Amino acid sequence: MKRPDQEQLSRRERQIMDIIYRQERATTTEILEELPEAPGNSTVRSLLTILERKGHLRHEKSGKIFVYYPTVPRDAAGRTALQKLRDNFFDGSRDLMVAALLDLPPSAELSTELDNLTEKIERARRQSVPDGNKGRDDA
Amino acid sequence: MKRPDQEQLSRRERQIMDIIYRQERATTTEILEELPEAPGNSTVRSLLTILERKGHLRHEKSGKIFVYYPTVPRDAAGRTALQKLRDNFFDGSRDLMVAALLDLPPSAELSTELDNLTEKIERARRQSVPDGNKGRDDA
DNA sequence: TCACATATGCGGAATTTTCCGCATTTAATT
DNA sequence: AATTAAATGCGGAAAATTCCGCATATGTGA
Repeated sequence: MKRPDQEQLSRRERQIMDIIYRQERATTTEILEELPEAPGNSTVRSLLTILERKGHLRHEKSGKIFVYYPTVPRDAAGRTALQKLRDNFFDGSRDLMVAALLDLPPSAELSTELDNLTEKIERARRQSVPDGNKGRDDA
Repeated sequence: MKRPDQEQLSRRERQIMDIIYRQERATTTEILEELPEAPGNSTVRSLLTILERKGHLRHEKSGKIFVYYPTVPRDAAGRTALQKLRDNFFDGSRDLMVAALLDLPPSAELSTELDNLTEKIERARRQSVPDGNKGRDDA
């Protein structure tokens, strides 16, 4: 089993992986349409083949066309990306990162969402203070 | 004014930018030490010069050595990266993203952090419940 | 079934990235 | 001031990426 190394992706490869993760799965044509400064059709297929050989993608046939999907599932990849972002831009602090996240324009989100979030935090709080003896506790 | 286009970075360029954002500023030697499969010293300097020409970096002299720093400040770059991650892996939902974030191993974080977080959410809630209208209020 | 339209496989060329050696400059040290 | 150690500037070669055209395969509809 190969372990796809995100760090090694070339520019085009990365652009393609981004598209595929955004859509979960995609065909050559779909990718072609999403690619910035789109190259020719053959070019995209070349890249896809390369990505498959390197172990980043797989494909299955749907009729006579190929549908590509990532070998590393979306949530796992997202987790990894999250950690990297945290380490690079937020000094490894979840807190700083969440704060920045909440400062982003809310796009089309509802207050319900924030309620769910509060709940989530409740749970996280209980969970991350398991024995209370590690390190120091604040009052 | 050039606007550095993150999407265009080559692999090495990206690796270097990552290091510089992680450290805020860095010298040739520091970068050399952090780079995976480190190349020669001249190579790193070449890349740095290129990044500077492309408008991603600037440098200033400290003694006789150059110290490089990003033209786009860390928080702005972090914000952009955050959005991209959100769109690619979390269907554009802040909620999903924060949830995933809170599921990450807590490393060395304290409950204080979660308290601050709760506060932050309070504020976010007030701000992002614009009844039925656009969520945009500017000063 | 046969022709047609569309998708894939292949091989190699153009471009970009990646890399380094050597000459020159700089600043501290003796 | 001369010496020296270490940093920068430059030019170009090696390697990887990026790209595409043409040939072949595949599924569809008449």
